[in-house]
Amino acid sequence: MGDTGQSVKSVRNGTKLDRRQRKTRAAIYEAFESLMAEEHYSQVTVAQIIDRADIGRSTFYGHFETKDELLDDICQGMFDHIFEGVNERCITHEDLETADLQGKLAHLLYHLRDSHSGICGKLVQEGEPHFTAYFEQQLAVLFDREVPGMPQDVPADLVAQTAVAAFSRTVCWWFRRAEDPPEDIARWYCDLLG
Amino acid sequence: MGDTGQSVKSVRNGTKLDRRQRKTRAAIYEAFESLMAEEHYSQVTVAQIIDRADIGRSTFYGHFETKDELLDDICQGMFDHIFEGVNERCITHEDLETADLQGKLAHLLYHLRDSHSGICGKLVQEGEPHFTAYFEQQLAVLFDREVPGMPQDVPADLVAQTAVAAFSRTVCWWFRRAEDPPEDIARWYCDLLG
DNA sequence: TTTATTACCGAACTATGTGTACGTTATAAT
DNA sequence: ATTATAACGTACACATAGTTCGGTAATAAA
Repeated sequence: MGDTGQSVKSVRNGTKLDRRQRKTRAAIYEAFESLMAEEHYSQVTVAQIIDRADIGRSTFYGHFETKDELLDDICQGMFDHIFEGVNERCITHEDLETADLQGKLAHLLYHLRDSHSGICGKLVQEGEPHFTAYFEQQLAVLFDREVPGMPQDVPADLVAQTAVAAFSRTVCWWFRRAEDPPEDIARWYCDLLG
Repeated sequence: MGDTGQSVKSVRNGTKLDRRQRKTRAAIYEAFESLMAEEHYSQVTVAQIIDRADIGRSTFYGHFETKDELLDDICQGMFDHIFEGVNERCITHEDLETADLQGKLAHLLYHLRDSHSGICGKLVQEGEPHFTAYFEQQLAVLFDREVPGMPQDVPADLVAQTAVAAFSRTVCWWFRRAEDPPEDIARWYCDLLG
């Protein structure tokens, strides 16, 4: 809370970062991701991050107020990138109109598997709240456009919620085996929807 | 870990509890549930429980090693009771054979809503791991017997997982509105399955 | 190259929460 | 009444989070 006059501003203002800041942030990201490869998010401590990134304690807190904020930041960057890709692909394939949901999901699955050293796998299995929130929020947008073809007298948002939850769980199931090609997963999921 | 010689044994051995122990446990349960009505599980501290239950610190740790173990204990008792009821009902309605899943789920929903001051609502919305684990494990058993009628070339356990996740999310959605009668929820969910 | 800025360092400090140790007191079982 | 043991409560050891602040050094701008 107490601003000591050295907190890093211009983080998400268009301003370009000082080279030192970029290096620090990179070190933090890398340390965090390497730690996530070893243990659960909830077990990773700020002390570990600082230690592995080899930065001073106050430096970390100058960049992020909490560990959760760091995750938020990473998730935001990651999902911006991932869903941007999905949406681009969506536009180029405009011709196919319907039933392309499957293709988009497959594309999405590739990104989820390969982004940031695969930390998504850990996070989705832990059911980590920040990650889940971002993930499902983005999914909801995607599903809203695509409208999986099964509306009845059931409330629309319930349909959306369950579709998202089912996909989220499908991804979780997939990461535990981690062998099946994304296309299979996407197809199975779409079959599952009805 | 260190046994100081005063930890309460006979917790889940058939042995009957000392009256003092029963009073202590009751106080802990009540304090915990009342705290859960006010904030999230993750924010409830042992200190708060002790304070509200008006017991000594070491007394709490004599009964439970951690806060999580307390929740485990409560979940176990709760689900034993809830699913016992559901299964009883299952037996008496043996005649209906199929399609009675909906009835059972409605029954289950009544219990979830009314048990233990409705702490299930909080826990399912938080996605609290211990609770979720118990809940979905029990659901999996229920769904395994009932086999929601939609197996294709999709792996069976994926079908089960998504069905459970979708139900779990449906319950979560329900608790946020908390007005619809359980029967509606059960019907919608079954419609959603295909 | 000089200068003003500012990020980084790092140790000490506050704050909160967990879990243990142990001597004393109250209560239940016999 | 005697005995066993649960509860009390203070004090302690420890882990982690987050802050403060003076000194140092890298950086960008002139």
